[in-house]
Amino acid sequence: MIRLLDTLTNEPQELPPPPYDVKLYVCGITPYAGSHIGHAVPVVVFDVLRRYLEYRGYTVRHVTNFTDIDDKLIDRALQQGTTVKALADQFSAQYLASLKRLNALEATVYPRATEEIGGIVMVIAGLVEKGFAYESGGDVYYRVRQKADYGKLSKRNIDDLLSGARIDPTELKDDPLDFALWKGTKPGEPSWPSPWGPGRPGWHIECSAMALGHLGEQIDIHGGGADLIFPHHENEIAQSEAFTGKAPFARIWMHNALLRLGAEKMSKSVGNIIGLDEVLDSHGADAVRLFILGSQYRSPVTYTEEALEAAKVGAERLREAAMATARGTGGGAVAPIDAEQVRAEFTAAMDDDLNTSKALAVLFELARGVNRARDEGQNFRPARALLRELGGVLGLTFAAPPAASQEATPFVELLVQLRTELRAAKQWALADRVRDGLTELGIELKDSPEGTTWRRT
RNA sequence: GGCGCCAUGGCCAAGUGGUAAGGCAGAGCUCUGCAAAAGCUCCACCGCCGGUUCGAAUCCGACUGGCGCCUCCA
Repeated sequence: MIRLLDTLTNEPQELPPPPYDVKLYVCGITPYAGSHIGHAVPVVVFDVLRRYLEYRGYTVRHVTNFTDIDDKLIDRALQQGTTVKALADQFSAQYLASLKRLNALEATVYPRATEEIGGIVMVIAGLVEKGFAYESGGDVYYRVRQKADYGKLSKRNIDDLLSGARIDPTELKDDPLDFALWKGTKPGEPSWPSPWGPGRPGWHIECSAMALGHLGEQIDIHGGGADLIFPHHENEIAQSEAFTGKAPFARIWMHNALLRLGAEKMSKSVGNIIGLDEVLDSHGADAVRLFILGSQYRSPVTYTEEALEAAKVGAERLREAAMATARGTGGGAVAPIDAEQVRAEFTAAMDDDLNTSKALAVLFELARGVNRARDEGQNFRPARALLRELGGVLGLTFAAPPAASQEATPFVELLVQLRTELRAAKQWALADRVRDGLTELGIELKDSPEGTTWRRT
């Protein structure tokens, strides 16, 4: 039984047994800038969740949104002399391309706020009608004090929030804590018609409307980064449950810890970001996944070059085993690896709130089993197949790490060929000079009965 | 100030009552013409103090150190 820790109740929750169609909503991004390595965390975590659910027999309806209209986009577009749409399209496409490189499964739907205005307006209108929201000067605000349970997700008390000095009281709001569902248009901003005049949606409402529209009034899992717990998800619960009159809005709330860089979290506002594509270029998808999955998703991971490098070497180790080929015939007895036992260990780890760290330990031990079986001339293919199967659940590609440059390839191959001939002639000293020279240039050679292979290090 | 989290070997990281998974790095050995890869072996008593218990990294309390949210943020 899969148990996932729910942020709201702070207790493990379970899903109905399969066959069951899991309704999963994962908060996406506001596409106003390029992605950094921190964005890869929820992507990988929820991709693994999805792959694991499917592995266990569930079907998953997965929705991830793009909030393609908001203050940052408007500011950035103005600043760059472009349109909000052009900017949002550019970074949305870039984000999706990065997801693909990360080997993340595509969501069932990627709704965009600007294409869901009708649904958003409908939800806002419903909230106004029920007295949970009010129009004021062309804006519409959600009345936070209307429902007593506001703050339940983030464990906040309304009056404690009030004492926080950083809340900016707006004269248009009845209460300083009320938040905007709809913002009346200002000159030069994109706007859409509404019963309250032209304007655009506020930040939180689009997710409620999209979850409602694409998944229904009550969903199974709602996920995102821990930084979204307040105010975003708190407000989403409030709106959604007020609108539908049904609770819980989500059966399970899952939040991944934020990636840190040195002492601080990695964040655009702090400015300490490392581009996602750059890391993918230099280390490859499996290394990024191993880096992220090396710790449980609720524990914060700290980005360091050393940790990424360690993950890269580890990925290479798994790849070597997953791609292992026989030495000699490899036709001996089947390796004594109990596939059911290994699967059981892997599954037990994953069932326990996605303990990917422990699941990876199972994979590494399995990799050792594959290698040992091969070294001993046993039939290691079933074990190798199992490694590929379980690695696939974690979204590993087992692909060769990226090569920095292809230009040198013909020259390297010429040298490798030359060395092969020298070795055939037992010209060891000369052969070694070639290999040592290549090693210094970052080319590692590997001799085997089938010939010499090489790779960049 | 409010809410919450964390502290395990050189680095990363599992483990929440019965005596420390795994990865990276390091040492030795095997294999290899030499290497690489791989295999084998070795490498921790769990921030500090006190308490509960037959027994604690694991429960309780205090302390120290670090972090997150409360404001846009994955």
